[in-house]
Amino acid sequence: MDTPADDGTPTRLAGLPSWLLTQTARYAHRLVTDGLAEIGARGYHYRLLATLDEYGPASQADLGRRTGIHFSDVVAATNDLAGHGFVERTPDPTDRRRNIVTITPAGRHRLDQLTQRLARIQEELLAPLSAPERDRLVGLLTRLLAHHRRGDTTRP
Amino acid sequence: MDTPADDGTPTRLAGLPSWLLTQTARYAHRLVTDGLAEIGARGYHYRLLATLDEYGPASQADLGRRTGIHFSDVVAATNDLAGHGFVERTPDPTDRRRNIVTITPAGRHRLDQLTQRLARIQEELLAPLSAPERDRLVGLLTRLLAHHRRGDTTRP
DNA sequence: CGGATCTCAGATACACTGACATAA
DNA sequence: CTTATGTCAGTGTATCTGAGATCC
Repeated sequence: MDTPADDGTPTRLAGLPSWLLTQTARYAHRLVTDGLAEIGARGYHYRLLATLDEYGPASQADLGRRTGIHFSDVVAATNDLAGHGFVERTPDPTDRRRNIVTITPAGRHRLDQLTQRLARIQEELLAPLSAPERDRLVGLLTRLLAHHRRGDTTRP
Repeated sequence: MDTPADDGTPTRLAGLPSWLLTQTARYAHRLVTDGLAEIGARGYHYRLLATLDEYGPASQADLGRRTGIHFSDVVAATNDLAGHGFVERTPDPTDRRRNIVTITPAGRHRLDQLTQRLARIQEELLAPLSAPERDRLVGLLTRLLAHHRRGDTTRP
């Protein structure tokens, strides 16, 4: 272990923004999934619960659009959350194709739990950066994301 | 499509660095895999060829360490590259466990092709950012990555 | 009819795990 | 005996594709 003096990353890779992004995202993803797995949760759960908390009950298609989660995966994640009593799925009386997904009190409690855990994870992720640097990073990523979100026809 | 006025991202997510990182990485990853797939290549191929070009012939274990690719996957990717004649695998006379992997002239040509394609992809990825902003982003990500690389015992 | 919604079954890329034989 | 290497088979996850059923 410890791979000492392993700065053997090829310079062609080290300066490549797409490489830097995917590699840092890999660590971010690992921190998040590990941290959430300890309490039996997934990233999908937080995304869905946070959306339901902020916007109120929604159809699964709406949830997919807001969270960026694919239709198919909203189905499975909602099954999971409903199985734990964190959300309820009821048919929409005005449109019988739709399910209206609603967050329950237990779901709100769960959301608080996830929010706290995620706050600690952000701290770990951004440890080497100062507060203004963190803001700058968030600002740059936000602009990148906004740019690519537009004209993304593949989002459900 | 066009998902008009779809700023329906929950604020809890929109400001979360781990979310911003993984989402932008998702677009970066898509641009890269799509761009490389058009010419029948993968991200692994570029990582391996670039490493071989910069550091010269290496064992598969070394390649795994430098590129961050898992041992098992180095095997498969090397098979792939060798099948196309981009690298050659020869036994190490001084250590008969090892294969020495060497890039071929065809491999160098392939690497140039991939480098060009990736340059165009970076342009697309970073389109909304000015040159100094790109530098700032690269700097911040580099520091994040260096921090998490240390003490990462899971790397092969 | 076109178009939206939900569901399931499967594919893909990437990362990882475990096991094994071989050889240092 | 312990460690490093290469190989293979298989797991897991986030994402996406395609199909079908239902309903507006």
